[in-house]
Amino acid sequence: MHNPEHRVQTTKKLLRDALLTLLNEKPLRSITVKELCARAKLNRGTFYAHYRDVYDLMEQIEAEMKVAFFEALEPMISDAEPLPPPKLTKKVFECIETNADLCRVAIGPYGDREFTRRLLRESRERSIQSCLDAFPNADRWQIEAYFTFVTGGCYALMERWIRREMKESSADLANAAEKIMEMGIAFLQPEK
Amino acid sequence: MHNPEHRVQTTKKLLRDALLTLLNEKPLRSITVKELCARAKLNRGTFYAHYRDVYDLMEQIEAEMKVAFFEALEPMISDAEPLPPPKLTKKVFECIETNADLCRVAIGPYGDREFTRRLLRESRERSIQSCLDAFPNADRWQIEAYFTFVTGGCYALMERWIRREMKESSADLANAAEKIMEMGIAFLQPEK
DNA sequence: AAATAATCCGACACTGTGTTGATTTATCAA
DNA sequence: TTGATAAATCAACACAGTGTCGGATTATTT
Repeated sequence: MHNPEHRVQTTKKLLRDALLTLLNEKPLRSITVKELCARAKLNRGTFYAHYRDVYDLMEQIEAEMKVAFFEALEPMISDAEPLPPPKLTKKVFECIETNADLCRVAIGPYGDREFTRRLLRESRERSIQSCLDAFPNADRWQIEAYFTFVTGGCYALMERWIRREMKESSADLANAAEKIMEMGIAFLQPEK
Repeated sequence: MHNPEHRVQTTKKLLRDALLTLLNEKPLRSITVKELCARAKLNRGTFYAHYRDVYDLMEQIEAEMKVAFFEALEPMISDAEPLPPPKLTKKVFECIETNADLCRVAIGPYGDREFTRRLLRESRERSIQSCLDAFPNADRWQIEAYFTFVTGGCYALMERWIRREMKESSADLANAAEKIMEMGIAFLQPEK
């Protein structure tokens, strides 16, 4: 029943865990392979049998998280009919809410910058496209500027939300984001 | 008239420039002191006379940039009339324009993610504070949400601008940012 | 021209790297 | 249980870069 692969998975997990605990004590740049193996109680040569260096190990950890995240997000964006932006905002914030732990890592200090950037880019381009379809005569530069601004704003809102332990509901956040997108500074006027 | 300090400033500048050019080729973590000094045509011992390691040098570069950044902003923030925040954006985008090389590195693939994040955070908190001072009765949550969104949006706009070789003037960008902040989606209506 | 201080230079011990070959240990299948 | 297979161990290696000397050289100021 057991597979020889099981053994290497065990040592990989040891290395992963050792790295994650070390990351609570010092930045990645000052973690050595030697130290990591001492913590994991593994031979240094064993490390090199699986990874090139500590950054390689870190990248693989991130890659695993990425897969899990996209798996969670996939059912939302692969719907037959593209969601209108307001709906999409709600869905995205809901998705963040249900995958809170993953997002916390992705956004954290050692998260992959390219990962969040790609997500952002995809939502931005999608919004730009649907807006261009709806208003073919509009100024392209303006549209691009607007959605660049707006998706960046949503991201910032989302990051703050996650950082602050998600006290509010995802609907609250989506609501605020939509209103700001729609009316700008007037969002702050009480008589809404 | 000349003072001995002039000499050390020259070598520091050589090291700064060498690091910035190297950052266009590889991430900070794989830049060695040896390589850096070869690029700067300086003796390795000279480097250690001024910095602890490459990260120390990078931190000092970032610190200088931060000082310059907020120096440019300070007169606007400390003005009697802190609002509307859009006034700030002109100064910010001008500051980016004059420090284009630094910004390009900071935002590029090998830039320090935490650096831009810290800058962003500080501008956000300052804006929130000055707005709270101006309108003590306003809803704190709404203000925080609005400025989080808006600073994130400006950052996204700025990043796109830099990525696209800064074809537009800083005034154009600041204008667009201001309008979006002020009126939201109405920014897209042609009859302005 | 003399004094001062920054830079250069060679050398040093040291730490971690990445790889090797031989050995031991764990896992699985017969 | 035993034998085959693959993974982990271990010691050893050359090698890169580090950080720090003391002393020579160079540039700047007075």
